[in-house]
Amino acid sequence: MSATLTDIARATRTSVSTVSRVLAGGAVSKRISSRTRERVSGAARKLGYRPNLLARSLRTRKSNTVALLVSDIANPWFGQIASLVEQALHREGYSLVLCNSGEDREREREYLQLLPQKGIDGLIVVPVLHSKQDLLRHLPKNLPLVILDRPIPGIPASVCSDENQLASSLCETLDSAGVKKVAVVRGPRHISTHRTRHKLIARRFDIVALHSGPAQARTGREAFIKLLGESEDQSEPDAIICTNNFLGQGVIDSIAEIEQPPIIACWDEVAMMHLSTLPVVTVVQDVPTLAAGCVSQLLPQLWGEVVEINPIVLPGRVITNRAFQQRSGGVGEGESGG
Amino acid sequence: MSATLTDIARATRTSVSTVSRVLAGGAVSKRISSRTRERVSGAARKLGYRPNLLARSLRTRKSNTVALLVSDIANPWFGQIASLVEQALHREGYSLVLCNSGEDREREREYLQLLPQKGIDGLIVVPVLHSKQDLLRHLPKNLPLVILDRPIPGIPASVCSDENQLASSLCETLDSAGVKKVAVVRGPRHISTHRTRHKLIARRFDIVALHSGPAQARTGREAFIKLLGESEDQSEPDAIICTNNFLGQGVIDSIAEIEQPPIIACWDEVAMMHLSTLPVVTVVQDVPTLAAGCVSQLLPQLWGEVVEINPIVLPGRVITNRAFQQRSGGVGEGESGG
DNA sequence: TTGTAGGCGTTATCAC
DNA sequence: GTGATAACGCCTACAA
Repeated sequence: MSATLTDIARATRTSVSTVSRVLAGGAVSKRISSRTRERVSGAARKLGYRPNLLARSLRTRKSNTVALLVSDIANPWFGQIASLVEQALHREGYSLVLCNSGEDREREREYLQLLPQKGIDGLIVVPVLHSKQDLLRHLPKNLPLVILDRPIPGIPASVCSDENQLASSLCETLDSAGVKKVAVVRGPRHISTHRTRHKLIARRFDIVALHSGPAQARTGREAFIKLLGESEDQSEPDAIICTNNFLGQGVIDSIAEIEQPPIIACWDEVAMMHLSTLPVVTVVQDVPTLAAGCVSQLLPQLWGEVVEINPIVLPGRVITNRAFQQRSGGVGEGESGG
Repeated sequence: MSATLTDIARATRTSVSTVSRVLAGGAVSKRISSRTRERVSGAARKLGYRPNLLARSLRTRKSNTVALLVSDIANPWFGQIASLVEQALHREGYSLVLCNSGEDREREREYLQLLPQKGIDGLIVVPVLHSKQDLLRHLPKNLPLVILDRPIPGIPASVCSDENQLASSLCETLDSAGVKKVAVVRGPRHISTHRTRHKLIARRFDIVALHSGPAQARTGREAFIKLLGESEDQSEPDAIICTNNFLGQGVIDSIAEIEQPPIIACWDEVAMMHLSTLPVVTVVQDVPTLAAGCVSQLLPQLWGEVVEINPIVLPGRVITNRAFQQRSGGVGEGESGG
């Protein structure tokens, strides 16, 4: 279809080597007489030459491409991350391909196999699989790899938020608002994030109700309905804690009007929470720094530098809305650092 | 690194062609004696053979990969689309790579060049560039192509919402709520969506104020502040119309408490709008059908079928929240079809 | 049923 | 300075 080196060589009565050297640019091209150099690059332009990157990568074993495999691209949180990672890598001359496992182990395995076969130089992954072994099984031994958001024991190149700190901050805020009994709405058992958060909540509060399901708004709505049915006066929760923003959104959506609504607490940004008349408190992660962290851990690996790589673990911060501040008696105005 | 056909051939004392045939599976592999077949596939398994897809694609000129180039992956709308497209293509045996131009013409051009060079079989693009010529300039002549969301004159394979219908539905709803004068908050001039929507609004209402900027919440906030400053009593708008959800979100965010707030109207889903005490009306697109449409237009092209392809243009529907319904006197309860 | 050989478009190593 | 020539790993006629 497109013109090849051979075409240009024929057109200029030179050889593919010469053409290749000219088009390579830089030092190598300087060693070619400026006359033929111009003839060649002229012909290349005229024929609309585009290098075949498959052939090049096959030969050089480099693609200047990094893959980001996320667990759910429909979640705006990952969209933000992806956007930032893309920009950062672009500045370094790499292009990014984004793939989506949809929280499906099997799809993740497929991409884990497929991507290296397609010749990527490095991989950033938000894993659905938990174990180092499961993950690495499908990957070439030396592929530069960074784990994002869901650290895996034994893999040092990873970037995530400090779940302990996030949970503590959130729980402390709830504590000082007088919360004792809570209901928990959590995502699936097989996602470590949700497991961890649930566990950390359990350490601090009396869990009087629990609902779990896919980490989507639907689950939040179901949870609230179920809660209503179950609630007996003596065990009514002071707060409903959700292990991510989708769940929180669902719960908030369902609450029409209650005389004394519980506090809604959750992880990650909730759109327009400060408009809500419900008391809402969230603990948010530092997305830009997470994205930058990924890239900073990946680049040295790509460059073949042998530097020691340690996990990056970032603090988050608590955000409350006005209704919450009023409820909790002015403690933790607006944003309280973590 | 990984084992190759040659390695397996050596290990089994056969030739690469035999190995290739066995591993190809299907009809070709049946023509190999079951004895060598098992020897070969056994060795392949033992050596952990993974076909080099670069080499294969170079040879076969097929990659079973489709690219989706979106204009802003940080926008959840595109995340949803991407997720649905990915699933649909996966069912058909294609894998999807997602790239992000970030609403940047130059980045779009780069990817438009790069992706075909990497050997994709087809491309779905949400273009930042407007003209057919600009777009096709960088693409191989026969690359299967579908335009998503921002149709381009002269390219028949495209899927988008019916902007006229969306605008009409929205305007009619506003009309029957008694809206006469409006303020408009719109995205950048170079994005056709925003241009078109602005134009359609102008036909129906008296625009007393206008603000434009990047299609992000920030712009919505700026707009509201600017509006406050400018507003003189006699020219106060009855509604603020935003040309997408981010802008709308920004405006809503900024409005603390006003005695008689204007109606907020915008395109696309706004999170938790029905919690808001502000009157909000939106017109939303049919995302799943848009995604399915893309795929249905792409597949026949990938299969080399010569079918006539016509643009797919989908209706949207209006959604209002309770505050809006009260304001407009019970007209258009909940969702009114379009 | 199986092997040999050529080529996909590059880059890299020799020679001249 | 420039040109053959050999890979990279795979597929596929064409032979045998």
